[in-house]
Amino acid sequence: MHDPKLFQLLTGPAANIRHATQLYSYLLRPTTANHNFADVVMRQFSVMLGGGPGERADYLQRLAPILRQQVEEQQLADVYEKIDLPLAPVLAVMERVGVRVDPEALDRMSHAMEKEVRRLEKEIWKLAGSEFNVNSPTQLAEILFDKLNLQPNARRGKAKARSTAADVLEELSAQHPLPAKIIEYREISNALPKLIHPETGRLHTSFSQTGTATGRLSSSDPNLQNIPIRSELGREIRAAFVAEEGKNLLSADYSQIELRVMAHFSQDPVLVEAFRNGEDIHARTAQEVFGVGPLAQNAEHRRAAKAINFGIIYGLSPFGLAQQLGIEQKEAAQFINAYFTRYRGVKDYLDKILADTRKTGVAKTLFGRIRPIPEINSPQVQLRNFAERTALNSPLQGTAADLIKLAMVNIDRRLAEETLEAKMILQVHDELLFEAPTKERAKLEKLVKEEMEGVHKLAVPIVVEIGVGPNWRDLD
DNA sequence: GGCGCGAGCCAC
DNA sequence: AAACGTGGCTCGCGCC
Ligand SMILES: Nc1nc2c(ncn2[C@H]2C[C@H](O)[C@@H](COP(=O)(O)OP(=O)(O)OP(=O)(O)O)O2)c(=O)[nH]1
Ligand SMILES: [Mn+2]
Ligand SMILES: [Mn+2]
Repeated sequence: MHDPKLFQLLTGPAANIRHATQLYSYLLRPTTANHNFADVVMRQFSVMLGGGPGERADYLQRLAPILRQQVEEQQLADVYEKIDLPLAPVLAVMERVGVRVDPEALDRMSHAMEKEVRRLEKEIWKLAGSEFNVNSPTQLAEILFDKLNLQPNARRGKAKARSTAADVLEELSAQHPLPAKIIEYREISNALPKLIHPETGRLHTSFSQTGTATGRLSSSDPNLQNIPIRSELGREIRAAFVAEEGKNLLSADYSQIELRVMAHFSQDPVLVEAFRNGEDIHARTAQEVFGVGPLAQNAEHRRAAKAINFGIIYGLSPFGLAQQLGIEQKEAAQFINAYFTRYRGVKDYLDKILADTRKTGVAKTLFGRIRPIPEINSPQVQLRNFAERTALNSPLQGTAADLIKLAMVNIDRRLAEETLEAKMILQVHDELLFEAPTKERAKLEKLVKEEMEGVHKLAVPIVVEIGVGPNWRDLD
């Protein structure tokens, strides 16, 4: 067959699948956008598929052994057999089960927020001195930079000279009250729930298993991997994702996952020791950058520190860090220096990754998943720089993806074996969301923690944080 | 009505 | 000169 998830959705469980050519194709070329049967056939045989079922079957017969051999040659058979293929039916079931939403709550919010957006729009028009489409960056730029003659900081590149992005508006708000209103307008209009709720009261996403270059999943129609969590307003939307009566939502999220993978790969003694001692690197960075101790830190501090930690290990420049923190480039450069002085092994590892990837042209995860990065040897500076940062990120992001996929397969099996009613309903890159009868809480918590933390032994402990509650916002 | 693109912004 | 990575969605805009 070609697409095992689709097969499961249409036909139900199938035992003994050998060839899933869609997954073969993806494992061989994860950076290719399309893995439709017709596209794969086109790439392999340079023919347009006519559409007849006989022709399809015929090409499938020819295609499968060819791709299979390539998969074996590239040592991808293990990832295929142990991770991606068994995951497909698990994803199909998750899609079919869906997640319950509270339609009234969403409607209430929609109405209230639309009203507020209308009010802000009028205010904005008044401050601007004319009516215009606030949603149009082009029109907004004319108002800000031509009509009101506001001056953006000169240090921006010329390509984005007339950007109206939030951080620019923030700077401009010193000169005029309008930019702040725009920010507020966008905050609300962005949070406006656009989720359509069906009669069943459950929302069904579609997980793509072949949609990312690193091995992560993606979610669409609707995307349930980017439900707001940062702003108070956005969190209202998250609260509309609820458990059925008599049930709980249980969320299990890996702690500092890619940093732990980094510790494993790099063997950096400071990082390894930190994790063995149960330390929180995100909190530590928050402490250093914002000068707030762990107890005084809020979610925003830690979130910002997260972006700094991952930014630095994935090639963030002094320019970028200065931008993120609103500090001088010199100070940012010193911070990055100090960072790699402390985690010297991380720096060495990153250098080695670059050298390796230049040699092989391929990034590889712990489990052998590959991502070709030929641009790393490009003579074009910009292309090469991008490729280098990609090479730094892919093995870590990809390994984290492999770990949770494997855990999902194992959890799915155990839920069946131990006949729990609990259902796995969402995956958000390093988080799994379950819906389960309140009675199953303790059992499920133990099972999930065991399987996620024990999925594979690393040089540092893998830790999972679990939250349980009536909706996706209020968990403890 | 739909496609493709860039800007902007949500999440991990 | 460029200047963390991985995604998807909405919108405006130009176009067919
Ligand atoms: N490059 C990059 N990767 C990120 C960023 N945010 C999240 N990630 C990746 C790395 C994280 O380990 C992984 C999971 O995200 P989480 O929000 O769960 O953060 P993390 O697990 O590191 O910390 P946690 O202990 O769960 O709060 O996704 C980012 O801003 N840049
Ligand atoms: Mn996490
Ligand atoms: Mn997470």
